[in-house]
Amino acid sequence: MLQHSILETLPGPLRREALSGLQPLHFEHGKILFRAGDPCQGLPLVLNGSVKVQMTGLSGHSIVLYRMGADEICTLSIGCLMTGDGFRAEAVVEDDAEVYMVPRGLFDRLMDQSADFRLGIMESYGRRLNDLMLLVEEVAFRRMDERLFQWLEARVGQGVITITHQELAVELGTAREVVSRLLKEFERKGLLRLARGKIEFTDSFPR
Amino acid sequence: MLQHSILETLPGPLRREALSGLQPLHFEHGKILFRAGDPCQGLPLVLNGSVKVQMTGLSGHSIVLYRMGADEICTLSIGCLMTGDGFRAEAVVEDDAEVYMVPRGLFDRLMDQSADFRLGIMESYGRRLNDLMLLVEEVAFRRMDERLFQWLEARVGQGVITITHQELAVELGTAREVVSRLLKEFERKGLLRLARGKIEFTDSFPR
DNA sequence: AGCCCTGTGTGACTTTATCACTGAACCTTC
DNA sequence: GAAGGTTCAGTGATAAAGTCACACAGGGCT
Repeated sequence: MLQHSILETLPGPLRREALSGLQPLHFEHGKILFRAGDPCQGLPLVLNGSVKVQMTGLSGHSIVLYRMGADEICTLSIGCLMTGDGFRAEAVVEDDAEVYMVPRGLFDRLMDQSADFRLGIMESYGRRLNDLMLLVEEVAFRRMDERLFQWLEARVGQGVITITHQELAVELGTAREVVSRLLKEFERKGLLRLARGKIEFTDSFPR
Repeated sequence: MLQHSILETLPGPLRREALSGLQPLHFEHGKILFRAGDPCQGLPLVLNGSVKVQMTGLSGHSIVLYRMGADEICTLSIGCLMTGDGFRAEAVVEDDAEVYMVPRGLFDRLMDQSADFRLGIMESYGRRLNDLMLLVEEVAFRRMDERLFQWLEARVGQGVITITHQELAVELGTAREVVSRLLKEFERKGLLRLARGKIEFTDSFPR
């Protein structure tokens, strides 16, 4: 059954009320949950799949800020929900996802009625803030070759990755050419094999 | 009288209860409110003055993440307060500040009892998240000379700024040498005059 | 004066970003 | 399956930013 742990903690009657007002929305790969400037429809609770949140700067460059997986909350939406301001970022579905959209009224009621719900929201906020702080540090001070290597390392289990250099540049917040050159370097060292839109790890890639 | 707008919204009895449990703490310039790794004592409500929050990366470099002024809330503390994890960042007082420290119990009670308090907390969280998102964009994509120029521009009213190049480098998340060279460049263009620990704007600095 | 500490200036070099362009891989459409 | 268009990838040249190493200046102290 579709569930989200922040709803599990609700006392029976409140949970029934919440669930009766929610139906899971299905989003396919590539679908945009929201764009920069969009007003906020409600608080998304991600049930499964994967959604990445990225923003585009004045310069026209984009960078991935963080991703949300199963059982996570799109905390970024709360601010917009409260103030009515539009989003600064956009959310793109990576792996097909199912999402509950908690409307403002229900959100307020849950915040009012359940200490556990509040705790869940606060924890989620804390994690997000932490993610962003670490990202700032990484972008400001870490070398690009290390960051790219780590990104690859985290996905070495998949054997072959399907991604373009441009998309990878957005992941890291750099330019496509930089990614191309670094990947070529890794290929020369025998760590991976490159093909159009694909990266294949060799056996000599450390794991 | 010392006050913070998030407490103003509380209904009379709750406000009296809150204020009776709080006394303003005075922090002087240079005092550290908390360090990386410290456990969280409570939620700081900044009544006046100015506090900067900065973090130090693995590389040993530091960067200022954001600042808090009068009537702001150190939202970063909430995550630590909830999870019991230590801070990732440190908070340094710039202008002498007075601060209420809201302990965990009182915070929980206010969250439980007041929708306005919750709203204030959520808005503060939203602002912080926005600040950090903009910072990521800035660090990732903006040129250092522009960023330094903007930083100076925001302080042109002061006439003379007392700051070392090293401190300015931490503001922008770059290296001291980069700041030195860029400032020298500005000086050559006649925008400012440099002295040990000081930057003086000339009349040709645009304002 | 002599010494020390902190802050600044700068050359040499590496890494990253930007610009401009080439060619390869894939997708249509006929 | 050849022709033409589109998306991806590779690469040289150059500029910006970060790193390393070191010289020297300003100001405080003995």
